[in-house]
Amino acid sequence: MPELPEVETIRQTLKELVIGKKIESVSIHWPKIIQQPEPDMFHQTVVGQTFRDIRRKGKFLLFDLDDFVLVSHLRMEGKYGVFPSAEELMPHTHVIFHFTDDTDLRYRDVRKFGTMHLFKKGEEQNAKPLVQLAEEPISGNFSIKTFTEKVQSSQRCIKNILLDQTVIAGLGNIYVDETLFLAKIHPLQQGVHLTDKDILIIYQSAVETLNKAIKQGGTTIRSYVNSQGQIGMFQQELAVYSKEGEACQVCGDMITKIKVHGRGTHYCPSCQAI
DNA sequence: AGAAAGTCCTGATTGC
DNA sequence: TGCAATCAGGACTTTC
Repeated sequence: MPELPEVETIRQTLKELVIGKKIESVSIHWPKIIQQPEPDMFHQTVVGQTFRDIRRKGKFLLFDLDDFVLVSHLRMEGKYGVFPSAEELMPHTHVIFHFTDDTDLRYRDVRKFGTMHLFKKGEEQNAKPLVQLAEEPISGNFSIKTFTEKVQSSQRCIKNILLDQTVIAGLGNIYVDETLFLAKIHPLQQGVHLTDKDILIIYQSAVETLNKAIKQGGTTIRSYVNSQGQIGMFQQELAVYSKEGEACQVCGDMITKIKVHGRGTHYCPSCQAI
C-alpha cells in the first residue's frame, strides 16, 4: 500500500517520464475513479494540456498541467506507468492518458479504490480531498505544537491518531507501526495520556522512519512498484510490520499482532509496554 | 462535535 | 478437492 515514501518514489520516477508530454485524449474504463468533474467534462478539460510538474502532499500526487491540477490518490494498489500506445494493456488498467507522442500514461488499480480530482490551478487547496490535510512530518512547516495539541486532546489511541491525515500526513498502516516501535510507545496508548516528550519522540521517529524508507525507494509488501516497475527495498528494514511471531530485534520478545479498529497492528509487548 | 461504523473493491487466504 | 466465507485497507460518508 503506497504511503508517503512510496508515493514520493513514484513522484520522482514518474516525473522524468511525463513532463513535457501533451494529452491528446483520455480513455476512462472505470469512471468511479474520476471523482470530479464528471468523466466527460474531465476528458474535455485535460485534452490539449501538457504535464509541467508532479508534486506530492502526504500520500497524494499532484500533477501540474498548464491550467489545472490533477490530484490523485493511489489508495492500496494504484500504479502509474508510461508505455508505448501500441503496447497491450495490462490487467486492471482503468484510466489512460494518451499523449501526442504515441505513448500513454496508464493508471492501474486492482481494487479500484484510487481517486482522481481535477481542479483549476490553485483551487485544489481549498476543497476536498486536500483541504483538511495536515502537514507531513518531513515538511519544514510541520508544527510540533499543533501536533501535540491535537494528540493530547484526543481520547483515541495513538495508532488511530497517527493514521488520521488531518493530524499528521503521510503515515499509513506500515509506517505507523514502525514509528511506534521506534518510539517505544504502545499502539493502544490514548493520546490524552501522552506527554510532550512522548509526542516529540513519536514525531522524531516518524521523520527517521520516513526518510530511511524514501532512501530505500519505499516498501514492497503486497504489490508496490515504482513508475519504472521496480520494487522498494525498505521491507528489509521493517522491525514489526508483517513480523508477527518473530523475535524483536531489540529485546528478543515475540512481535505480536492485534486488531485496532479493523487495522492489523504489530508491536513488541516488551519494548512498547503500555 | 468527536468517534466509530459503513462503504468501496477483488485477489489471496482460510475454513469446512 | 472445491467452494464459500473471510481478510486486506485509505479516506470519505454516514450514523450515533
